[in-house]
Amino acid sequence: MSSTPLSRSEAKDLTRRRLIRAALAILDTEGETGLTTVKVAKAAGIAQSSFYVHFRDKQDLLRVLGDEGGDRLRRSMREARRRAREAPDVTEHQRDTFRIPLEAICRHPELLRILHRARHDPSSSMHEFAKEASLAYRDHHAADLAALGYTADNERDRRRLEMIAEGINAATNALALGHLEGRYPDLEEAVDVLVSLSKGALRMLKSSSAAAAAREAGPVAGPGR
Amino acid sequence: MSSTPLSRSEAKDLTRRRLIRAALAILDTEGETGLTTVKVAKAAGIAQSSFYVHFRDKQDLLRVLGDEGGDRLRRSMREARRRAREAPDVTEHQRDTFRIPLEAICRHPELLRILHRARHDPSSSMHEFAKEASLAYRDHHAADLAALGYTADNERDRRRLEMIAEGINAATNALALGHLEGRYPDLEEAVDVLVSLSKGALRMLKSSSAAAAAREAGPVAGPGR
DNA sequence: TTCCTCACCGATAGTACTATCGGTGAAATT
DNA sequence: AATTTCACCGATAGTACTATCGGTGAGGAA
Repeated sequence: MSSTPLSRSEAKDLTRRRLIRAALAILDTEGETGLTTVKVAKAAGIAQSSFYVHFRDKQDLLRVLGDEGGDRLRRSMREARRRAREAPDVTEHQRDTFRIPLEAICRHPELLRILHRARHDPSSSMHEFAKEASLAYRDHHAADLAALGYTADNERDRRRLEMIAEGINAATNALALGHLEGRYPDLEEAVDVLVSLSKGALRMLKSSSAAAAAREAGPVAGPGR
Repeated sequence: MSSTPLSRSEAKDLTRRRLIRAALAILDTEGETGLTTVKVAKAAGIAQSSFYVHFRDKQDLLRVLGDEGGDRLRRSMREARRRAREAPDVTEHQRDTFRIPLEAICRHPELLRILHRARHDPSSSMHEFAKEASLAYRDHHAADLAALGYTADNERDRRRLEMIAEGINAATNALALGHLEGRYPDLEEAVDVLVSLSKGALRMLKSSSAAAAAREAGPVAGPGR
């Protein structure tokens, strides 16, 4: 039945994967407090002491988890850009800009939850990493917004664009979690809300650097869906 | 110098206060993982075993902390409503609606951080409490927004109003923390951003229940500051 | 003054977790 | 076939924390 022609290194890598997967699950359900080598090893089906074959110590595991999360995040951001570019028109492109992150969160909510917690927990081993990731994502989104036609060409507007991006990110996360908790069953409604939030904010930018924005005509002032 | 005519119960209450204050500080700087009876007692200047004179166990302390936080939150919400009502005009009223929570967060950022962490940590003793507080705050803000003239009279609009309120809350928290971390030095700019976000969102509501909104004339369509 | 109360103390039993160590057998190498 | 490598194991030393217990002395009631 089960063909098991696994080389030694393949088997080791498999166990390592199992450990990482188990760690993520425990981190999600029980938090960093509940993450112990005992539980991780047991969930991965090996002895507690064998944990140290794969990781120098617990800290090392957290570091690896952070790296993996970072990779996944970066890949997800690139993917989102790529897909949004394929949208048939500006309105749909704009909706994609918000829909894609929402869907990404819903696909792997545990990553967001873990990162989110670490972001606000100075004692977390992943605290610094989570802060950087959060900033990177803000800048990514700021670039997206800028790509929608709202270039900020002075310091003040640039900072406002960053604030808008950070605010919209926070709202995106909140709505995605609300969706997962069953409060907002329809994800498209969340997209509606995010689009409308950003429209208001970008209108402010537009009016403050009216000349530049006017040249872009009406990509945002277009009709709602 | 120091008059010390403290009755026994007064002294006990003082120690209890010191314990709670110490616990909050530790929770903020080291997270729930770092909160131990040893540290709390030491920081409050008593023996570890004396901790149990004031609290049944560690869980009990967390519960009390949650209750205190809830009280403070409710008081803060009432206070915010009261102050916002005193605003000279509609525009300033609107700005107050966003400025007051921002200032409240900046005054006691540790409370938000603690609540925020617990909100996303299922293992936290304050998880359920934090969820309820977050919902209560969303509804409070939704009521504020409704008071600005955007009554939602059908199920769909009501849900959208809730989503907007939750999104704006999230953005408010994010911007307040960004301010505290030094990224956004000017709190008024944060108010600008929040006002503009909400303007966009409420415009959506307005257009979807145009008849009701039209009656309210233009409290939101007014000029920016 | 006498007696009681109780907030606080030090010591400690019990528990949970981390990390190390020597041993084992199967895979890989020779 | 002989030898080496190494992923995994059980046992355990060491550490940190929780919660209990009996004792003590100053506040407060009689």
